[in-house]
Amino acid sequence: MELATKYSPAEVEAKWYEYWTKHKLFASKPDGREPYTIVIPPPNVTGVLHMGHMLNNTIQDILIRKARLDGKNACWVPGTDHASIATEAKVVNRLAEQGIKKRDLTREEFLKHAWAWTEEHGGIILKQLRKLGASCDWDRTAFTMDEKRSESVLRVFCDLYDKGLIYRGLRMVNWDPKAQTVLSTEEVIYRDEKSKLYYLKYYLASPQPSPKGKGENSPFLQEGTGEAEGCIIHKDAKGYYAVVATTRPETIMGDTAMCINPKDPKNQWLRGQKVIVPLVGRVIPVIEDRYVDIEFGTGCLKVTPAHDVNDYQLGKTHNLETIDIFNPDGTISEQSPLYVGMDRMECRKQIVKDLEAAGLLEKAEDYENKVGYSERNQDTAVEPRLCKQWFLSMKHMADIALPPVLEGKLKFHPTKYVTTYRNWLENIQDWCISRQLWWGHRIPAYFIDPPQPSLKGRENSGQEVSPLRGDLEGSERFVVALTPEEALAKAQEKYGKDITMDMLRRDEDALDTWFSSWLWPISLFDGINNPGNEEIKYYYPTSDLVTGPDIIFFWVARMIMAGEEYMGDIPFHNVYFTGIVRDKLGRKMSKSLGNSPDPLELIDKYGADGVRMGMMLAAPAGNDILYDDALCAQGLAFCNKMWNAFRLVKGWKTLSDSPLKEEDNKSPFKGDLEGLSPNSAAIRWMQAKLNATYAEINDLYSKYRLNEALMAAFKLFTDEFSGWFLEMIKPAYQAPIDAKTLAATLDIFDQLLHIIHPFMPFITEELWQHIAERKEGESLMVSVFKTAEPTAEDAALIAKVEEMKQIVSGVRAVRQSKNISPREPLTLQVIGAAQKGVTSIPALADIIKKLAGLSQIETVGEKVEGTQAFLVGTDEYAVPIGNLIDTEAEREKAETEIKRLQGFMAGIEKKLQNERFVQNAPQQVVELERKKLADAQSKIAALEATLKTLG
RNA sequence: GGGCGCUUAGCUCAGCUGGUUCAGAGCGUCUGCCUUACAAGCAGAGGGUCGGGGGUUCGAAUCCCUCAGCGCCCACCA
Repeated sequence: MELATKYSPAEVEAKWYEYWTKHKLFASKPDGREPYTIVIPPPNVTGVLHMGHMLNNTIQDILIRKARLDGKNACWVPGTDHASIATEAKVVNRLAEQGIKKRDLTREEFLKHAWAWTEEHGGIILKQLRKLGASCDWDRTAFTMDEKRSESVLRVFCDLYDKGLIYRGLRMVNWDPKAQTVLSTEEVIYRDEKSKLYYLKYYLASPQPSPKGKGENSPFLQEGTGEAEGCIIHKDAKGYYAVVATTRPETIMGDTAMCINPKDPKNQWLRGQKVIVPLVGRVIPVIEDRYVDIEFGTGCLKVTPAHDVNDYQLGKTHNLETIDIFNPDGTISEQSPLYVGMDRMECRKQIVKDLEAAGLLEKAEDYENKVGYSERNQDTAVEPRLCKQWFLSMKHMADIALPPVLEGKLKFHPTKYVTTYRNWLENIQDWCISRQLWWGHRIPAYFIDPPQPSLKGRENSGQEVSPLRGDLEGSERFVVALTPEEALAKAQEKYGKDITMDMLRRDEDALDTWFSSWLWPISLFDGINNPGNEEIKYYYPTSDLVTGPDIIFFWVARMIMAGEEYMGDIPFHNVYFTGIVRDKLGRKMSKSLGNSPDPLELIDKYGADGVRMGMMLAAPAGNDILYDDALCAQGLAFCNKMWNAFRLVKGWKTLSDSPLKEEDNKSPFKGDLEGLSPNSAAIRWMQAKLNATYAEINDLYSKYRLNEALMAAFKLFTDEFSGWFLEMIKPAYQAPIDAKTLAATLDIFDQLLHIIHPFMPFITEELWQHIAERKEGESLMVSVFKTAEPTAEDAALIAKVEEMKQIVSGVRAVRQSKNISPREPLTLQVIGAAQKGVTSIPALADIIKKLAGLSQIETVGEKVEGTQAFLVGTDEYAVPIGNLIDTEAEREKAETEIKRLQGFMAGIEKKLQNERFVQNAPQQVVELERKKLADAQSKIAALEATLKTLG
């Protein structure tokens, strides 16, 4: 058959993926083999494939395919995540386009739309992964909100509640006004922002400043101080006033106090006073607390307990009133005397204008501060808000999750993330797990009493005022149960027989997405609902997790917690943290920059194998990836290389009467090549090289240095196999090859395909199916592969061939520098002591003649005129080139080299004369130095001989 | 404000617990080749006083200190 000189991936890739699927080659069931398990980091169900996924899933597929070839029972479980906030937002947007408002729908109606959307757009990403070659066990495809996973989540919620680890509490939480839900602290990302610091005038309510400091001590307060020097009193025509610096002037409507530091001399005159909130007119007390930083601004802090975490603390300490001036959507609520209904950002602009107009704004200066944004809506500033929510107490979780990582039972790659992990766990805050969303797992809590004003509702926006008198906990009656029936039973037991089903009202809120993701390695094998089932026993703990460091807290840490809590064991043995995919200029890939290529287009252009190789070449373990199309091009070029090597070998005709000697294969290799034919020697060498390289590659795998493993495989094929081995055994044009050499070559080719397969599954499968007869259903991907351990004899042989290669290169370099055609036969002279070198082995001498284009190899006592010499180690060789020699240039070259060597020797001599060196350094190091000295000496001698012949 | 990490060839990176002529690889660059497997190729070549300074040592890219530059994570200073 005629094969094209260029490899075209598209057809081949589609063909083999279908073949693998048809024969269920990705499927895994528990059996007697060692399991190797990966659970996919579930992508958002409605997401599309981006470069981050490409990298991440390529790595997982490489690991899985390698495990398969190692003979393990490899199981890669795919699935998607319901991504509550993101998906709900998408559905809301889509409904809005149709003119439907979420608030006009019931929960059930909304969920119908959401499921429709999920079915329509869901799983696209999993189809895209198939293009990449991902060998997931698709029959196991799961969804974080499918039946089993949902049941797992609810069970865990109930269990943790029963254990007292989940509680309901009133806390200052982070509110996303766009998604209209609370967020966990981890979901808030802080960004530096250029803003303004506004200095506002708070006039004294009484006409006179305090003559002398006096004040009640707060718990923060160390001691009251007496009158102090250095008061800075502000006064204008309208009276005395304090100046408060704030970045959020729109919150003054919620001010219920002003706070100073009792030790602040410049504000002593304000002690015990009352001041008037500008524009608002409300009279508020001046309180004192050491929390206030004397150096910042004017030392006067406005206190808005409803809208700032610290202010909330102050409010609690000083028993202040709380005025919530925001609606859930970020507009000003009716609690505010002004600007009702205006958006908070609009309001800020307006109030600044109004303050200025009223002469209440003293100044505004540029200021840089951190503003928290929602991780999901990155353009939405998070609003601190007082809410009653569900929390998971994290102290216990941190306690069980820390040891396995610190003790190294669970390994992070790279290890630097252990510190990050530890830091987080040691300072962990309770996890707010409820979300004011419908798309998610509805919290299995049932309230008995009629609805109270809640802080979340759309329907009662802004109605709630929360005087912070202790906790509201006691006022709520509820039970937590898996089903309504159980809930009723529990409620009757807890609150009396007269409670009926009609009175139960299930919590409207859903759970944080991560509250289902954290069970993923367990719930995929149904280990929550059916503890101890065959699958969970076999597959858990999983082997490796491949994910980005950005979700180390969201996901990785929490999976470790859940694993320890529910399985009493780690969820995976290793975590491989990938880097961020950036463009070649180092910029993060983003839609707005337009620097993120479409993965599917890349696959069309370079083939999945090419893209996989491109990704991996750019991905040093633990570093960011600087992606460049050129790397994919290199990947495709490598495919082509393999393709053409195959074409060459496939084109060879065999000869039945083989010149390959029978004894070649019988006698165990002793490191010498006596009696071997050139082809036998080449085969032995190639096998030795392959064994050694594969050992190295396995070592690199164990360290997750996949890019280096790929590079080693690449060089093995390109340089050693194609560049050297095939050239060594290649018969003359249209001449036949002996059958044994061909068989051995095909065997080596087979082995190479095994080595490369995890990285480039498609082309390797294609070639593997061609190099030998295969039965339907057979596949490279499931053919277990091992090589022999490298031996000392292998190493000796490799060293000999390396020497041989250098001789060949030496001759080629002479040709290049003298412009001698590769076809013109040359003679190689082996000078003096070099005669004991590799040219004395007939098989290697023949190979040298073939590769260097020599008509003969002859021995000479010393260098003669008209020859171009070169050194291999200390061995000297020469090529007669007649009058082509450029004596001047050669002399100069030799002289410079002699000078360099003399300098080199001087250094070593100095070292050897140093008694402390000779005494302290290990014997072998000293010996080595002596050998270096001797070698340099003989090189100089050779060069001097050369000079002599140059006249 | 704390913590971690990085700085080696034009680019991206190896170089582990100091000592194999250790200063490396891939890509790029330059030169010569359309040599019947492959021009998506082959052959050859050039290129770095290992961020600066100091120290420990017989010996430092490697260990310690310090300075400079860059990056990431965490933190309630309005």
